[in-house]
Amino acid sequence: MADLAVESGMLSLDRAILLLRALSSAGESGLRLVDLQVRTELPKATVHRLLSALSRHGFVVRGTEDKRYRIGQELAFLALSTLDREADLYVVGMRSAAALAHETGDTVCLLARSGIDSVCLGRQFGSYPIKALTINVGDRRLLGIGASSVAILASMGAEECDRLIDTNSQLASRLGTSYDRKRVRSDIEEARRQGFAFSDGVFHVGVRTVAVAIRDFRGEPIAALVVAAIAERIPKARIHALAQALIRERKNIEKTLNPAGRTGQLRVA
Amino acid sequence: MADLAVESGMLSLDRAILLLRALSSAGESGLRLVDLQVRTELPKATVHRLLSALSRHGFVVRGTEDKRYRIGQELAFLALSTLDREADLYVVGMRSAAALAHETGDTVCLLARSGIDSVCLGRQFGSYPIKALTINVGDRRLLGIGASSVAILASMGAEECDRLIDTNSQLASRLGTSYDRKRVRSDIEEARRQGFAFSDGVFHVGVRTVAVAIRDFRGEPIAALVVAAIAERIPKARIHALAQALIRERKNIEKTLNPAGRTGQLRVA
DNA sequence: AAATGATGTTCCATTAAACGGACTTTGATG
DNA sequence: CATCAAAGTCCGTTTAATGGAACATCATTT
Repeated sequence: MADLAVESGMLSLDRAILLLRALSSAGESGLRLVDLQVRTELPKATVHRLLSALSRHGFVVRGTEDKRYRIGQELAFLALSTLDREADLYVVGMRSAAALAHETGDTVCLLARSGIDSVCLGRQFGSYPIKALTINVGDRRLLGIGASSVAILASMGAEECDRLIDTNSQLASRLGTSYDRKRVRSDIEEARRQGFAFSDGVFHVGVRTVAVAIRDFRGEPIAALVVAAIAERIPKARIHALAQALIRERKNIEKTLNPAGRTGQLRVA
Repeated sequence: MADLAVESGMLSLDRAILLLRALSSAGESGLRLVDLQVRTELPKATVHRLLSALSRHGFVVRGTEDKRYRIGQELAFLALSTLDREADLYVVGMRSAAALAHETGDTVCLLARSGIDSVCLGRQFGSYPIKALTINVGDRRLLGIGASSVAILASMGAEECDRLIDTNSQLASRLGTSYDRKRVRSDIEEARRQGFAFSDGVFHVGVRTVAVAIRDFRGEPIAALVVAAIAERIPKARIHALAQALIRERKNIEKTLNPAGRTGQLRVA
């Protein structure tokens, strides 16, 4: 995680953002000072100082009873205006997600890449009565875990992909969570061959998902669309059809997002 | 605006946030470097340096054609998880807004206080076919302009209220927009007397609004609910009824938001 | 096209401000 | 109430942000 902070200047800001990222991953449950220390590998005093500053502005709040730190509402207040921007990923992607949910009858999520992980931007449910709820809006997953983030890794440059796998497996081991590099790498291989990612029971046994990455005009992955359902709903025979539908919507989104003309050669899925 | 930056340490972070606030107020249209210079009263080089750092993290982006700075999507990604938190202002407040929209047939907005201005968190439309669209989700207004922000000012401590009016009128004059201190003060007086705020044609002629502030357990205003409709829909006779409905919902929200027991004495509206 | 003015970017010596190791306080637990 | 872990504070050191000024770029005018 430390190596996420990049080139030149404004170190304190980089660190503040590092903290915000960590807090965001933790979501509702929040984190203690020590937890942030471990995650960011920053000295205690520094973490504390930064958190105080962030609190002053409402970017971070402390629970009234459990004194854990969480992301504060001010962040959302500043960001609200961007969520509505027509022509932005959120609006365009959610339209596709809705179409897919309607068409397939299953749960469809839109994820965005954000640093070393992916965030769930939104969900749409289809008509099938048993819904697969693998992820909530705002939840973050280290890239590499789950079909959508495998799809994202699979369509980025090899160097960056490797770097991320390294960073994330280190972070995971620091946190005591599992992150099997071999497994991740083979999943990525598979996704590259197929043109889409497939997973079976990664988060919850009995849940299968199919995902494709969405790329910007340079071919770099910025997001993913994923369909999720109970295993019985996604037999071998259906995978291909789902992937086709996803790829179709991916095309729609990329066309809308990338101003005409700039559609540079896209890296092969 | 300069005097918004407060006590002790982490100056660069304070400044970065100052920039984010300014950019957020500008919304879709974005701002140029100079504009930010004027708004924040920071030296050019500093603004530039901070913007570069913020861009690196996706907190700020520059338009591809017009090279204006805007809030980036990363901010929203980090904040997403907070918008869904049951028991947070957004969720609770929007429920009330929906109820009011249904009941009154008019447009109802939920605003939150954020520093020197108020942000529109969300809107709900009633059934009446002519909708008053005075504000969009994410839009910011300097406190003092419009019924909702008058309601907020009216229910805060006199010292803070005065400070804000000063800050905001200075900022407004720096930007060449209008901010009539006398008018604001008399609106506030009126709101204090009545227990709610009323405005007629402030943003758009022919639109009237009624608003109440929502307070935290200490009695400090943190948000506002406002009903808006064309003037004909809100004759003198109806104002009181609307205010009553708003006050009822305010009570609901405050009860839900403030953990039982801590309901300290609320300042009089 | 050259000139003008305004905006954006880079440099670098100065100095304030962030840093973090060590110490103190708080509070939970047996 | 003794113990330990987590949270918070202090303060001398040094690094990293600062901002004035020089430079570059872009748009507009004559």
